[in-house]
Amino acid sequence: MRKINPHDFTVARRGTSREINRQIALNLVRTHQPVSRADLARLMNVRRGVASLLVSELLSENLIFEGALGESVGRGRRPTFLYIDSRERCVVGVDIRASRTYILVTDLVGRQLGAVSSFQTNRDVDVLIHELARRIKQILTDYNACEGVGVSVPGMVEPTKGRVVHAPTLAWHDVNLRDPLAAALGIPVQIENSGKACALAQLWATRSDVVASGNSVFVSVSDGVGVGIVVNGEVLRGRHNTAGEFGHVPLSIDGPKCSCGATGCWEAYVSNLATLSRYFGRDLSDPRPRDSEEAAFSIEDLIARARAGEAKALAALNSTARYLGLGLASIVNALDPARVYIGGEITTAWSLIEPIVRSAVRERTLTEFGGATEIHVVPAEDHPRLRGAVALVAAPAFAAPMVA
Amino acid sequence: MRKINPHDFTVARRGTSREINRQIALNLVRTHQPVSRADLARLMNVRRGVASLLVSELLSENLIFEGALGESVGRGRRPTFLYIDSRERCVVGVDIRASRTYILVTDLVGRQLGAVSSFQTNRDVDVLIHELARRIKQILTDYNACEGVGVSVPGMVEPTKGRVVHAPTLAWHDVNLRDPLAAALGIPVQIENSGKACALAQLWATRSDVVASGNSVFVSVSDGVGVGIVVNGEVLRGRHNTAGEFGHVPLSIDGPKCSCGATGCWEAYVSNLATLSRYFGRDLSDPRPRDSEEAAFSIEDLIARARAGEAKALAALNSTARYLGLGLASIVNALDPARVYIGGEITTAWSLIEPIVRSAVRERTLTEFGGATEIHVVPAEDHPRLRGAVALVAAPAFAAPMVA
DNA sequence: GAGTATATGTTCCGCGTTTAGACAAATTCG
DNA sequence: CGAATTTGTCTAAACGCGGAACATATACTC
Repeated sequence: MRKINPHDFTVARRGTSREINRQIALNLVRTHQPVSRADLARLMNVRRGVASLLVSELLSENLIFEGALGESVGRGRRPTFLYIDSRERCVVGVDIRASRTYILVTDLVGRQLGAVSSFQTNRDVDVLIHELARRIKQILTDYNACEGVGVSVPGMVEPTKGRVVHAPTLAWHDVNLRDPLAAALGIPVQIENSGKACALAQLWATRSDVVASGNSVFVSVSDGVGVGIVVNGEVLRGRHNTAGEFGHVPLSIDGPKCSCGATGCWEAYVSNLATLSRYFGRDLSDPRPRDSEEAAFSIEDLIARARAGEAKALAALNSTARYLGLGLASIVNALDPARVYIGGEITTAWSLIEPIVRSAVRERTLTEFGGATEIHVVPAEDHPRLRGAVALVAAPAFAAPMVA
Repeated sequence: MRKINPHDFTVARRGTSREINRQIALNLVRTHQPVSRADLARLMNVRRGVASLLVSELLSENLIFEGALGESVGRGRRPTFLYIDSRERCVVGVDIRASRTYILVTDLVGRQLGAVSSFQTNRDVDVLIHELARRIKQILTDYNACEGVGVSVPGMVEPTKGRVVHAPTLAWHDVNLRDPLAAALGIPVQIENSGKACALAQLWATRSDVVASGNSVFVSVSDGVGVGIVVNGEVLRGRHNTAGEFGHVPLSIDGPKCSCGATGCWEAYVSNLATLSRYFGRDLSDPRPRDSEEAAFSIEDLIARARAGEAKALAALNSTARYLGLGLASIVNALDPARVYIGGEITTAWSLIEPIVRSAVRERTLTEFGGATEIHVVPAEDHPRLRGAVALVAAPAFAAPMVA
């Protein structure tokens, strides 16, 4: 039961029905390909004539193409199979992180085309944009038309204005990232916060359609904790584009100091830095410089030691697992999502920590159902941030039209 | 950018455009009445002919009616004003609470018709349904056709099945409340969780249209803490109808024991019971029976003493205010709503506690914008739960059609 | 191999809805 | 009283779904 906003609505025009059905047909081709006109008509519960017209419109726009004839099951004319036309067109995804920046090229449905490349992130925006443009141009010489570039940024972003409002790890404040990059490339650019990009990636992943019905949440655990929320098949933005900051919901308001200035944030318990601090027996906010050994020691090293059976590493990891679960319980209680995705380096230790996470979730969730909420691990190889960045460009063509 | 769920979509039919525009027109009449056909055409940016047809359809369904002619501003024919037809039809709202049950009759747009009546809640469901039916029948003798009864229940509800899954304060488990009541009354009945009902009430309140655009959150502080979340003009349900349980998101996982079994829940810091416990210097979970004086002492009494300047009462209240703000900060960080509504007895002390709440919110919110999130107090006289219960019945006629 | 049954894809017409414009009715101003 | 203006209705055109007929293609049967 959705309320119509009487100050911002969309009237149905003569072509609105067609627009809606066209998008539905396009999405059905995407998820059910190979699929025939007759299949579409059955799926949509319309006559074949209507499906035929929708298809011919999509064909004329080169969004889909006719492939080989399918094998007829019984007798009768063989169907002509339809496919999303992802030939000849590509999308570039960029993931800017504090240390390195990653680039990936995919087709229109997000299928990986080349290898992921990366380079060291220069925190000077102008330099970074210049280098990014150079590398993307270089890569695109191997491909035909590029539909656009999507960029995932670790910080607060205003996608409509193309600005990075605040990215602490990069020391960026109110920077226009989109327009200079678009100008340098001559291709449209979209930018988005990395947590929301991850959520987008799962939402638009070709396989998972569970997510489009219920809500889902993506929790990304790395140096910080980023969260993206999907409600009704849409990423939750919030009034100021900051929705999803569950990382700074407290576990204990008297807990360890967090980078945000407050104390006891979830992030201060479960981020990689928090886990490492716990391992070294120091406070997260300890200002003393780490010695070179400590500084070079990464969360991957810690996980390796834990896997090798080192008690101290295992203990640090188990604590993180428990806190991770307690925080996930908050998300489950607050949003009751159909599914929670988890990404970040911690996922490589999932087999070690899963039982602890699960029992911690159950410990603080209100209902049995909540405690049993699906938790899906998204491995680093899936590159959720890059996939999400790609979705920024690739998804709008498949999105539902605005109506009512 | 909303994803179309390829396994659950709504195809546009021949009448879909009309359906959409009809609902838009109806909503415009609701919010802009008195309004003419020509006004509607201008507001909707369609021809007067279309507006005329939409209006005649709404007229034939008795959803709107033609009132007197309006005064023409300049020269030209005088417009015939249109109004929502709320004559002759009423809606009943019921608010079941642990101690008392309240009943309110309104017209179709939620305008109060009679006085609020109430009686003591009997926890035996059958007895309660019987008494409720008797009283509603009695009240309805004064009114014409009743469109339906909406019921707000303090607990977990499955609205589609009409069942109360779990209501701890009433000791109800998996009780069908809707069907027996509907059978006894011969009128359709809708039930909903009280937190979500409060959110609904604000969403559908005739005045506020801010809410329909951004997200909003209703926080109801009484014996427990209930939260209702509105996203995209729709109340967030979640996978198992339990979305919005921010009351059990922790402030400190080692904090006081909460009724839910966990420790340190926000509710255990800010509920009326928590405030009273703090005042009496006991633990919330203290099993010792209170003496009669303590048992009779309510939160209203405490607030009265605080207003009178009693230091102990003021201290208890101030602590609650601070914790209230800290928890609100979590909601702001998690959802970044355009507005937060607060209801419950605590609102009568708002002038005392507002500065403390506000500064606590700012203390833990990530951005300046977040810290400045609008907080609206909803006084008890507005009966948000009853209004929400009414909206359960009255709102569907105005809701946006399902599409795409 | 011819005929029949069946499935696919196209075409045509009916009908509902928006779009555009004309027209009558009502009202004010000169 | 006549011109200008606004409201509300009406008609024809354009567009899209709904339904059915038709051509095409394939497999099975006799």
